[in-house]
Amino acid sequence: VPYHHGELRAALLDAGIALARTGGPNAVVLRAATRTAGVSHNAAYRHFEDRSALLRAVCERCMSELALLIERRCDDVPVTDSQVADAWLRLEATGRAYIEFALTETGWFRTAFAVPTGLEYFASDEGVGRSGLGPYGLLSTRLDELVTLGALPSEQRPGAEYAAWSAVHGLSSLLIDGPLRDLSDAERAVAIDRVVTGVVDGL
Amino acid sequence: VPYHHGELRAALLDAGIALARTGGPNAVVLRAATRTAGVSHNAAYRHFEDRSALLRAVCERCMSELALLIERRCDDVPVTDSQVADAWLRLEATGRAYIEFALTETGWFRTAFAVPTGLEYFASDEGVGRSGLGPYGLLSTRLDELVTLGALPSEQRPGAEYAAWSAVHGLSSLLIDGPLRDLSDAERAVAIDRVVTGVVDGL
DNA sequence: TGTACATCAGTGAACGCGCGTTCACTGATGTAC
DNA sequence: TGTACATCAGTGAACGCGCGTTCACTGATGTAC
Repeated sequence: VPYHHGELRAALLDAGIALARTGGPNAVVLRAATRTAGVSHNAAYRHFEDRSALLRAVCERCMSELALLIERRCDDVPVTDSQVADAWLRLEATGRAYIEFALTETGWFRTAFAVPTGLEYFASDEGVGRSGLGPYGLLSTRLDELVTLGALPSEQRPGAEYAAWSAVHGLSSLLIDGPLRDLSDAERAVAIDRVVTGVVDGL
Repeated sequence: VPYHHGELRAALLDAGIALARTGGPNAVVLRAATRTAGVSHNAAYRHFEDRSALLRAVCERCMSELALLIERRCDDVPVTDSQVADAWLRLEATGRAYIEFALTETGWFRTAFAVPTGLEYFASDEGVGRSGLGPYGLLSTRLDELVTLGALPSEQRPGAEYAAWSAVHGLSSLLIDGPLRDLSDAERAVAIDRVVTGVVDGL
């Protein structure tokens, strides 16, 4: 065991991400991260100013994971000869991926939204996926695409992100933390379908 | 100062509600509640089994406050000779009241959703307003109304609560805790309009 | 090639926080006879 | 009308928790000469 760890910052970050995955933002505990890194607890202060600095870094990675899943699910949408239909399907896939992430990576989802940050942060974070876009940027891309194809009237475009984002984010919250947490699988599927189609019909 | 307080349970509840109003669920601290009630800290255990029991009671009241605001805003919608138009306006008022509550009574809003409870709880809680319905019950009432009037096709009815509720809940979350917290007043108004009209168009 | 020294990255002990909760207790109240 | 006693509602001291953070420190590394 060498005295100098060498990759301690990365190790602490990974530990923090693992903690967040299981227990959400509150589980990102400085001392726990140093424990799993096999290092004394205040060695962390060489690499992060604060516990909150560690949490912020973890939060960024959680947001990146969300963006990655969205990208992957959009890529899975098969390309047909109808560009318009494809664009709608990609929008739908974006929303479904968002909800899927909340349901399957609940800890990460909660952590991603635990840190006070403005909108610019969600629009893009460098190095995420191929596009370098965050979840918000990916959604905007989908909507722009629809406008470009003439599928979405441009007077409908302003604020369209708000409507789409609110719907999937709200459903996610209600399903994981809120009053809808006890829904059966079937009921949950109905709810998801209803919300996603509601978004599309609302545009 | 009498030895027996007499109304201690009510006093602790009121104190808890005041704490929640300012600081959300985490601010509902047993010792703080007893302090403002002017009583030793463990006197609370005569009236609540736990801190969580107190929090649960506070949560119920927060939910009632939300229901009350919704009812009030619906009552404010003027009655015209078009029953259908009125019903749509009441639905819209319901959604706007929900968001208004989140923005103006943020602490209460957060507290209302802080305690794990199932759906049945939101549907009705006895003694709230005239109708005795919770927020979810009020929303259902509005949607049933539209179906009865023939304004909403009954095949659209199942799961319609999910779509409407998710949208306003999601926007509320994003505005108070999330990435939309820094929106200007004008942008916020646009977002609210867009979400509310999106819900209506989606039905 | 050596040596002196600044610098960086880790260690270990300690503090304070504020709370929730428990224990053994005392003061007030109501009721049976 | 008094008295004995159960019961209820409060008190006060104490514990443990686990953490974030700070302090003074030591071991390793790199660089100037």
